[in-house]
Amino acid sequence: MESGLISVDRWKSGSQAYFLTHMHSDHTRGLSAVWSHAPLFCSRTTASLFPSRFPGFDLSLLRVVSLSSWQSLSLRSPSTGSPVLLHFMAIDAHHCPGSVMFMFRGDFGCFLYTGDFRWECDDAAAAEEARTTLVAAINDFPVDILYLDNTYCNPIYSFPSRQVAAYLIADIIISHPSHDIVIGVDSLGKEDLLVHVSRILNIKIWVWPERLRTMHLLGFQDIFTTDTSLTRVRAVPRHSFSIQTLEGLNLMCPTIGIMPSGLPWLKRPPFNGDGNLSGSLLTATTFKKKTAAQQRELLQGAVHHFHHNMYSVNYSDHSCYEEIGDFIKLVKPKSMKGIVVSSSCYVDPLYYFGRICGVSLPPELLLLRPDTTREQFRAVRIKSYSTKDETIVAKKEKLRKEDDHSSLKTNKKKRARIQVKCAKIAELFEIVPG
DNA sequence: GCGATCAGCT
DNA sequence: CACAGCTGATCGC
Repeated sequence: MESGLISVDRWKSGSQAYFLTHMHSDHTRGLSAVWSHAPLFCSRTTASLFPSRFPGFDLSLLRVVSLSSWQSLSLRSPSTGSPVLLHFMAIDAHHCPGSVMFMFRGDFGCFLYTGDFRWECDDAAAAEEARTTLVAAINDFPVDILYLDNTYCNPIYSFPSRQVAAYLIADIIISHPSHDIVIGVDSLGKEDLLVHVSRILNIKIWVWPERLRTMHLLGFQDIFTTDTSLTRVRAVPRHSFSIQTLEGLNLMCPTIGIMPSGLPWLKRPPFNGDGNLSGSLLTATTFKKKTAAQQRELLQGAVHHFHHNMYSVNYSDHSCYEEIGDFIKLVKPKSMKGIVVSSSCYVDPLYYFGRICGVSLPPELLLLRPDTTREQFRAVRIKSYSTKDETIVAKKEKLRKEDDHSSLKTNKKKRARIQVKCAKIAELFEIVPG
C-alpha cells in the first residue's frame, strides 16, 4: 500500500486515517491530548479509555469500529490524486480489553495487521467469533501480507493458557490462607486473571483508585474495591513492588507477592517442588487435555518460587510459538512480516513459518532488524550451524576483541550476548529451518 | 516551563 | 533474559 494513506499504531502526521489496535503506551507513543491529524479508528472499549488517558483529547476524531464487520473509507492517493477505496474490519485480538487486529482490503491487496494478540482465549464464544470471522474473510479474499505479533515467535517460548495460569495463581493464594496477597499488574490488562481469582476465592480484589476507574469503564462494577478492609488480595502497580517492598510489607503483615508474567522462560532453575501448592484447582479443560508428562512440564515451567514470599507465574497476553503457528496455518498468508522489532530475540516469522507461505529464509538471512549491528549479525550467523562459519565467527570475535575499546554501548553487547544464547538454545532444540 | 525522548529499572 | 510502563535526566522550543 502506498504511504500517506493510513497508519496503524503510528501517530506522525501524513496519513489520512489512523488505526489504534489497543491502549498500551508502547502503541500510543506520539499520541497526545493535542493530537489531531485525522480520524482515529479503534474499538469501542479503546475509545472509552481516551478521556482518562488523554484528558482534553478531541473525541470527535474518534471513529468506533465494531468487531467482525466490514466498513469502508474513501481516501485519496497522495501521488496520483485518484480515489482509493479502503475496506477494513476489526477482529478481537484477545490481548487486553479493547484490543483488535485490523484487516485491510482494497485494489492494493489484503493485509492483516494483528497488533499484539493472543490467539488462545478462555472465552469460548469470543474465540469462536474471532475464528469464524477470520476464516470467512480469508475464504473471500486471501491475505497478501500478514503483519504479525512475533514477540514469542521462537520454539523456546512455550507457556500455558491464561486460564491455567489463573488456576495456578489461585492455588498459590489458597495455599497461603492467612497471608495478604499482592499481584503486580499494569494500567490495562490481566483483568480476566483478577476476575478468575475473585470468582474462585469468592472475594473482592483491591485496586488503586485510578485502576478502579478503569475497571468501571471496562464494565467491571462489583468485583473490585479500593477498600483494603474488604479483602486480603490486592492488585498493585507492577512497578511499585519488588522484593524490597514485599519485605517491607512483611514487617507489618505476612504477605505473598505474585508476578503474573514469568521471569526466565528460557533457562530456569528446576521447580523446587513447593509442597505448599496443592495443584487441586487445575481442572481447566485446556490443561486436562495434556498428558501427565505435559502437565508436569507446564507446571515446572510456569511457577517460579524465586523468593520465600514471591512467586512468578507465566501469564502472557501474547501468543506462544505454538499459537502463532496455528494462527499462520489458519490465515495462510502469501507473505508475512514481524511487527515486533525491539525484542532482543527478534526472529523473522518467515524463519520458522515461511514454508506455510511458500517462502523461507536461509539461516544466513535471519537478520534481526534493518539497523542490525555487526555484533548482532555475527551472533545470528551462529545459527547456520556450519563449522566453517563457527571458525569465522571465532576469528572475527578475536579480531573484534583486539580493536574493541568498549566503543559499543553496554546494552548492545548485552543484546548480542542474548542473541548468542538464543542461537545456542535453538541448536539444542535441533531446530532446522526451511 | 513544558512536552517529547531516552536511559534505566523492574 | 520478556513485556509494559514508570521515573528521572536531557533536549529542544
